[in-house]
Amino acid sequence: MLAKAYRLQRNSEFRYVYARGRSAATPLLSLVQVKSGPPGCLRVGFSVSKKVGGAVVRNRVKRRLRAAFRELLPQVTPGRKLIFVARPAAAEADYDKLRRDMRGLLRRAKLLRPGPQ
RNA sequence: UGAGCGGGCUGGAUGGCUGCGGCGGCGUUGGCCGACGAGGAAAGUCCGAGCUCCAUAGGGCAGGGUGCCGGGUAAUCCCCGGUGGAGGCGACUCCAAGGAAAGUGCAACAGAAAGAAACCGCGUCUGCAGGACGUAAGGAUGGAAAGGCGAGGUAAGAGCUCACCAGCGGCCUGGCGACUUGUCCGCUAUGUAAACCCCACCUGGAGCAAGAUUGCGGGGAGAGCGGGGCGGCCCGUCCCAUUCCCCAAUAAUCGCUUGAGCCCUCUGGCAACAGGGGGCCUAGAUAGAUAGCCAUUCUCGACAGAACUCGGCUUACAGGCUCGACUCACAGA
RNA sequence: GGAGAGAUAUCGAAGUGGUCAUAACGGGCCGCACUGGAAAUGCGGUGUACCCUACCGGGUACCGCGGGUUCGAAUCCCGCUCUCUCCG
Repeated sequence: MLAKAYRLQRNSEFRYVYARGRSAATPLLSLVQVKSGPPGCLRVGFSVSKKVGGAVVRNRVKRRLRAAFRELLPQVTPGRKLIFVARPAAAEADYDKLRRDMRGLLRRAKLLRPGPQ
């Protein structure tokens, strides 16, 4: 999991990112991101709608996404607010697939700095 | 041995590293340690309550709900025990099961006629291509045709009379009661109340996004015999008048978890349940906590995630365990 | 989390106990007419599944799904499924 400091906390923050952000997508996920806040600050949120599945499925997807992001966190450029939106196919995907897609999206957004794997 | 019936329980396990949530303790900016951390349905939101605000929630009407009887409960449309009906060889299961003799409506098509019926037929009279009267035994229609069947009776017929049977009402017997027994008396009334309705009982409205407190901001009305609240109407009643009303996806804190609670046991009761004694504290988030990786193991894991809290109902569910002085069939003693 | 509304043909919809869905009415689509060609207009047709039939054609079922009440249900009652709206 992620510490609270790294999470988007308010509905208003989510709305800000959706309004101002730029998006990219894979079949499993889409990423909306915007440059915001002080340089060292990094905030991320996860959105899983009812189209993905029931409460149990949505909780599982969200937990996997948070775990994957925690693994990638040291490599991510700070100074951004990010939202990962799960698409319906994410319900069937395992942890490795979700992490691979997340890494790909971050690289396309040029937010992944080279570092130790 | 096989096939069933009715309950009850369970819903992968163990360990390591890295993490999450609130709580407690220690530190006192950042941390460290500790125990705890989703369900039997957490679901649907179908009932009933607590709680909060609207008046300390009051009367009438309307509207809504319930509907065999008795009991249980904080309460219920729930539960238990009985009555009646339906199904099953049986254990047992299922049933919105008051009133159609208070009144009204509806019953398409067909049929003469759908409730106090005359089309054909049958009989009598008239004296005739027909008409009048009587008649519900027969035909035909329909889901349903005026209780069934036999005998007497008659012009022909008819509960008109009688026997048996069926139903309804009364009386008697038993039962707190639903209801029931009867060799008694009277009657023959169509169906529909998940049509209006009648009867009995219950029912004010909204919902934790309720609501309370604190703080920031915006807009409007203003000397009004009126305005506002009690979201159907009337009554009744309360509040306001130098303040009142409205808007805001503005924020924080509270509401927020100890409760008709759970476990064991005794007593009363057929039971639901009640009472006494002892023990226990068991999520409380607010973009919303259980995850990631690894190892071992088994029968390879169903439906599924708390959001104010309880009691029920309904629906979903892989498999496993268990109880019964439960049933049937076959075989043996 | 809470409160409410709806589901009828390809689409929008009417029908609220019979005869009666001729699935009305409107849009769309197809064909014909008009035109040099089109638009507009007019006329006709147009649901799905199963069954019968050599052909023409005909029958039955389907009003989101499953039960119930009733002689009879798209309509009344109960239980599900899905969709949409509102409440800070």
